[in-house]
Amino acid sequence: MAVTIKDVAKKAGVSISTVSRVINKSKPVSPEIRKKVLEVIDELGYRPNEIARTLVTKKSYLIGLIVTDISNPYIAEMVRGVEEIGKMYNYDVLLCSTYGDKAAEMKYMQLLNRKQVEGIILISDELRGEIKEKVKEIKIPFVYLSRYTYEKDYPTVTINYLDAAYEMTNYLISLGHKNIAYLGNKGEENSLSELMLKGYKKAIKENDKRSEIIYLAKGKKIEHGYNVAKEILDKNSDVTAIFCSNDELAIGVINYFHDNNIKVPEDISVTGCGDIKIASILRPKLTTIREPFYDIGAVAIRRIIKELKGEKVEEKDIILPFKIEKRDSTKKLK
Amino acid sequence: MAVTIKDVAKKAGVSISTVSRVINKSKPVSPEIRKKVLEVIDELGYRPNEIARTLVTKKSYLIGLIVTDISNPYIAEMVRGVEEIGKMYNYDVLLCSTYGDKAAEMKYMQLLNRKQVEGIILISDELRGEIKEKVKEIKIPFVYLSRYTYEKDYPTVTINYLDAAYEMTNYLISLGHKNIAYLGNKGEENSLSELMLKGYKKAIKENDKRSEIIYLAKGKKIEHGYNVAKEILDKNSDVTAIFCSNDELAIGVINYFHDNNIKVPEDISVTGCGDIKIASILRPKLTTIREPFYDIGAVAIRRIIKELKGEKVEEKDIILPFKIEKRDSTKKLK
DNA sequence: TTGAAAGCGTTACCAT
DNA sequence: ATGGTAACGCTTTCAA
Repeated sequence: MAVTIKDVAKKAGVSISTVSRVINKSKPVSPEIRKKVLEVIDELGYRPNEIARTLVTKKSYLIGLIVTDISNPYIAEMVRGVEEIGKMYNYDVLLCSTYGDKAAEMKYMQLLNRKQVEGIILISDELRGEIKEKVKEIKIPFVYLSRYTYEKDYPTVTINYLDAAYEMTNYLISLGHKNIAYLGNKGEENSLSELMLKGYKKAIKENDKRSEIIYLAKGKKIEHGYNVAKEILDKNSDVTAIFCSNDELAIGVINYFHDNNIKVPEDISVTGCGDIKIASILRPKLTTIREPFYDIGAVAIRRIIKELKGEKVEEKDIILPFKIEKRDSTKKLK
Repeated sequence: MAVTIKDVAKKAGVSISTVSRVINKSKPVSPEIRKKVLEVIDELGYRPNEIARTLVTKKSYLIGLIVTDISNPYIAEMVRGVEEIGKMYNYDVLLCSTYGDKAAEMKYMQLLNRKQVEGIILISDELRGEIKEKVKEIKIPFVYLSRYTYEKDYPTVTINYLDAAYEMTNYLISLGHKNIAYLGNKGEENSLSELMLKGYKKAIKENDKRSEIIYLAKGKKIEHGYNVAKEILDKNSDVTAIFCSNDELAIGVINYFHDNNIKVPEDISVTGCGDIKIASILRPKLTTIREPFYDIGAVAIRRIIKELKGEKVEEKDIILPFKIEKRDSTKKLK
């Protein structure tokens, strides 16, 4: 059995109240007694039981973090943001990964609630109605984070994807590309890919020498980009640049080209969105839109902690800046 | 204020003991009362407070997981293993990342202990004496996981790196390579790179037409591989294959070659160790030793849970199988 | 400045 | 089968 506050109190010859006061500095304690208690604590190796503390104070210093998959690099970066900033405020992270299992998402919402977490951050591709209701029901601070869906009814942290796509398309135009294809995802509702499409269209429209070329991949992963690349090439042999709605798609496209002796960027330029870690590891280094994943996580938990402290909290959506990273997968056309 | 067991008891007109019995199925309750209680629970939306439960049962169903960096792909995979298997046994994961801060490691050991976690898994590059002592002091199940250091005094899960290196070297030999270089890390104590070096040497020695060529990188990351690649080439222009002690090093080497117009595998073969996710995404796809990171995490937590249940637990070290993944960064010599 | 005691939300033991 | 109550380890209020 571990050492408790009682053991300390007894050995120090004081009441447990006094011991509590010295460890919490909650009320004045005379120097001698304080010293004595500290000595005993040290001697016994006493460590307060946080569970017992939480029970009375209602503060668990725990933030629930539900994610789809921690091995997804952009999620890992967000998690890092959450964790590092959380730790600065003494908050710890209870991690739950769903790996795409919708039922698990709900299960973890309840579980985290029972574990008395003080706030929940959900990183997933979609914010379902069921979850929204649960959020209302348990009424603890909540932030939703997604790279694929926008959500205006619940607090989130994001970048302006429309502007980003617009800028990226313009960058490609400035490079002299005429036939620029956009590769997005089959549009679910509220998909960010749709939003980016708008930005792309806007840029294309402002430039009457160009016309829209749109492709949709069947998913968001490398393999989906790989699979759709052939089609793009077959149908539009005069495409000189492809703007993909995320890095994974772009990497898939580039890999397909590599495997078929098409050189990037010599033969064709490819860009992505995200700037996940490998984007700058791959050769050619990927030109892409930098999404500040770490900051997104950091700001999300910051918002929760603010709310917990009763501080005034930002309007629902927090928009962070992005940046066009110009690297080696794009080339100026003569 | 949330609904408590008392509220349920009162509304159902029974004692809290009875309510406790129905939610825990710990003792028989008459069907009618049971039904009534269930109804009230549903009506009130009652959810047991796990903190209170933990306080009395001493079971937090929490496993502490201390890692260096979650955005490190191999760690992310281990974490996934830990989490998924943990969840199967109702255990949740409390995540703490140190990002290389040694002091943080110790801080989290204590923190997790105070938070009443039932076991701790530490994934880091080194198991320091200070931590070892703490492990003894808090006496809860503990497993140490590392990809760089071997540790025989504390339970760990690993592969046989010596055998793996031996096999990989032999594979290179079978491909007809004569001058095979080994690229490892500056050997700290108990480094796995040293162990792999032994495997490499063993294979080379068994083959008298070959001699050892050994290089040491200044670190374990891509950049370190990149930086040392030039040196390898300058000093040994007749090297036709490089066996790197981890994938990151191999990727750095390949990137350096790419940037300097040396073709892999046409001009030189490169292999790694780990089989981190990007190893098969990169072009050329990396020939490497597959370390079962997911399984390592899974087995680690399984061991802890076994120990918690008082089941007989494996001898300290658990050795998992590896596999040589033959891909495109190696080529047969004529 | 200190101590006694109530209370946090449960489980589990002891009665009945 | 059910209820009453001590106990888990702590914080906090109330008295002294």
